[in-house]
Amino acid sequence: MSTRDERKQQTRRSLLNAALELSLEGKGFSGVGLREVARAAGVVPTAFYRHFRDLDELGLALVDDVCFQLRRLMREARATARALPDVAIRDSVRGYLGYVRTHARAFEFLLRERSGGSPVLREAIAKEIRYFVHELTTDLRPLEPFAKFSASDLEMVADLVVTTVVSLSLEILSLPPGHSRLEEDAVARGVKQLRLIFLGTRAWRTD
Amino acid sequence: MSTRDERKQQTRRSLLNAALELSLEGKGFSGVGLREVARAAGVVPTAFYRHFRDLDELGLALVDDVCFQLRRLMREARATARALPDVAIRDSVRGYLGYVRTHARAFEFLLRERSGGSPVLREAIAKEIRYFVHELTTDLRPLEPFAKFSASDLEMVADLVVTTVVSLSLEILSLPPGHSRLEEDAVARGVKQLRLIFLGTRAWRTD
DNA sequence: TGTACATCAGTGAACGCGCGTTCACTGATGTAC
DNA sequence: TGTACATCAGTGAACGCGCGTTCACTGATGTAC
Repeated sequence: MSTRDERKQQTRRSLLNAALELSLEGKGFSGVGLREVARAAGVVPTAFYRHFRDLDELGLALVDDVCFQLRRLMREARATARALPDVAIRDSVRGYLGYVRTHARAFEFLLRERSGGSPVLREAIAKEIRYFVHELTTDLRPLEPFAKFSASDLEMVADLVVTTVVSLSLEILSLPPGHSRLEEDAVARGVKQLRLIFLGTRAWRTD
Repeated sequence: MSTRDERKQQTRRSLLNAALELSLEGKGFSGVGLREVARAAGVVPTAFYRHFRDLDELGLALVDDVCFQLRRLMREARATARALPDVAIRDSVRGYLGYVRTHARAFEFLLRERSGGSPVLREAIAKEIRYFVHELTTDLRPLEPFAKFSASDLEMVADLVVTTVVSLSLEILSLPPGHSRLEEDAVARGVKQLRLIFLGTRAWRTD
């Protein structure tokens, strides 16, 4: 790649980062302005148009970026799960939440914009979550109690698990960092909830 | 109440309704402007200040209003539940969702602003949800499998139930009205999820 | 390798617009006598 | 009951500000010969 292209990509990244940062510290993504983003990226407002048609286009790029990272995490997590199939729920949850903490800004963005102001972003994020539910479906299928589950019952379980994990993630991210006691409590509760769900699946009679 | 006071209350209501409407059709509550609200309420911008110091104060009043209605629903629901303790999960969920549909705008507002732009509203709504979880705790306590539950395990269950119901409500509200097939599917899934949870509680061994 | 021209990321001035807030006001309603 | 004054919800003009977008531009990098 030529020098000029490299620099262009750097500016693009600055714009994306600035928009992410501003949408988290302020009123959400729909509250950030084009001039504001350009200013934070160290560039004149009109330079914005060399990269994105408007803020919605930048927002979609941001969702793509963040979800791309997230999908990679999921793939890795599944690989280790295949290698060590007996990892307990608690360890999986802790591993996942570690990732959430180290990519806190990305997750916070996704979870807040999920029901945020821009319908375009909302739909894009809803689609990603549906994708994760589907992935989880194929992960759960080979496990013990799910062989006898109908497809829709399996999806019902996957949806419940994702909802529970999303809710836990939101709570973890809303806690001020350093309050490890509160965080421990929330994690313990989430782990219990997942255990309860799996207890339920063992007693489930699919119709 | 005097004529003047009555008229003032009418204008106040117009401002609240206008803000609710605009925040739903646009970019969320933090995307609505003072002039916009005044215009939609049929009043000059400066008249706004006769009722609220700023938009945050109006937002809090809106949350209070909506939650007040919601609490009344809960109280009624509990009364009928005490009268007919054997109402099945399916009927409870249908009853609840009927209420959600008839108060769609209020619920949509609460659920969207729950992770919306204004930290003040977010905190107020989080507090309300915590209150509902607590109420549910005392409702569940006398039921069969929960006598042996520790306080924290019971709260864990109540939290899971509320999370599941909130998630179902969000999905129902995001469906275009009239798509009763999609809605039936979502309701059926939610009912199954709650059944699964209660199956889990019967197998639960509290520590 | 050196030169002449093309590309194009980023610049800076300018525009019209809606915003939140201030201020002095109006005139219907309320109150005291 | 009638009059004189007080209250105060809503008015309308004015302000300074940051916004998104347009336009012609600059000058470093890329390309063709």
